[in-house]
Amino acid sequence: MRLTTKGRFAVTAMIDLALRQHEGPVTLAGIAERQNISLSYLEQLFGKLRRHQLVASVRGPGGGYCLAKSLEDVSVADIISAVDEPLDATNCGGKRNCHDDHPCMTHMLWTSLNTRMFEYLSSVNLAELVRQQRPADAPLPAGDARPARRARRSISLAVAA
Amino acid sequence: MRLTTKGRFAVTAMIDLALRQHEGPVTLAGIAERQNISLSYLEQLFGKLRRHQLVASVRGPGGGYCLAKSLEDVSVADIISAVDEPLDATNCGGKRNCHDDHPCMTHMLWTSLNTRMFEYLSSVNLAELVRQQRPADAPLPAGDARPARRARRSISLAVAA
DNA sequence: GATATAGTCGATTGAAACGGTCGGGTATTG
DNA sequence: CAATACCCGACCGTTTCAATCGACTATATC
Repeated sequence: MRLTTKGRFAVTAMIDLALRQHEGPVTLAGIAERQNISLSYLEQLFGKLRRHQLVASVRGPGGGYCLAKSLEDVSVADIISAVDEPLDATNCGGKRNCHDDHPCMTHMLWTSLNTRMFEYLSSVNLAELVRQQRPADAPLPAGDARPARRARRSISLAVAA
Repeated sequence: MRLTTKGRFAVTAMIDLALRQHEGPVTLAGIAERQNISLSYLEQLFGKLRRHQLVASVRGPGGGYCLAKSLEDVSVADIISAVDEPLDATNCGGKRNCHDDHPCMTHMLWTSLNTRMFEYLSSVNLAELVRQQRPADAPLPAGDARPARRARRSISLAVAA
């Protein structure tokens, strides 16, 4: 589990998405503008998020991204580990190194700490973050509402693809 | 709060130090050998740890490093934030950016998540890690015991410096 | 079908951080 | 004085970050 601004961008974008997906697919261009993140960078991030089944895409005009799961089923750990590759974490992860007589002393320790951290971040999900984000119902600060694509085939179908 | 192998090295080294400091100052050379970390890299890390008052140094032959505080008073968060510079974390940390009408939506959210993570890592201290490391009393896997420096002025004096 | 929208993919890039090395210090001990 | 061991700054190769660009595909609408 690595922790950088990259993961932060991803979490931020996912929350933006969560806040807006009720009105149909959300475009990256919109997220980019609202959250002040470069569009192309978002494309990279969402490529990974999609490959990890966290979001689903709808192509063409009126398209964009939707969450592929319910808010409760997406944890911060999911998001971060989708965009940040895993950080090997083990000095001696099966290969070499394990020193002489006292092997892995540090390895076991660190992985256990790592696990606890991961469990913690796994316990925080999007639903909670969204709730925390909009305590009362601050009415979605306007933004540029697009006409929702009508006669949508079915979001869940798009997700299945 | 950034989280990389750098912080992991530092935590590892601090535990090694904690396990051995009872026999006088611990040399970086020893830690380097036992934990398989480059000596010069350790020097950089311990420079920061010292400047953050987490360890104290004793120069000259027989010298090395001691913990500057008791095990209970050194948390993982302390160690990591001593060696990893802070990761700005705020898109709009007082400067610009805060977008139009809905400012900092993401900022507040992220910092709150960040805070929770930090609190968590703050709750894990060296004492706990050491305890967890040596469950029974696996008798300090030998290693190369050095003759402890005799007539030591006083460790606490060295710490005060 | 033309056109505009919007996701998809790959290559590239400048800057920073990571992890490590080197060389020359200074303090302390014997 | 010599040996030990911390101290410090410069440097270096690699990786990652964050961003950019260009070309492509799928879809909706007119």
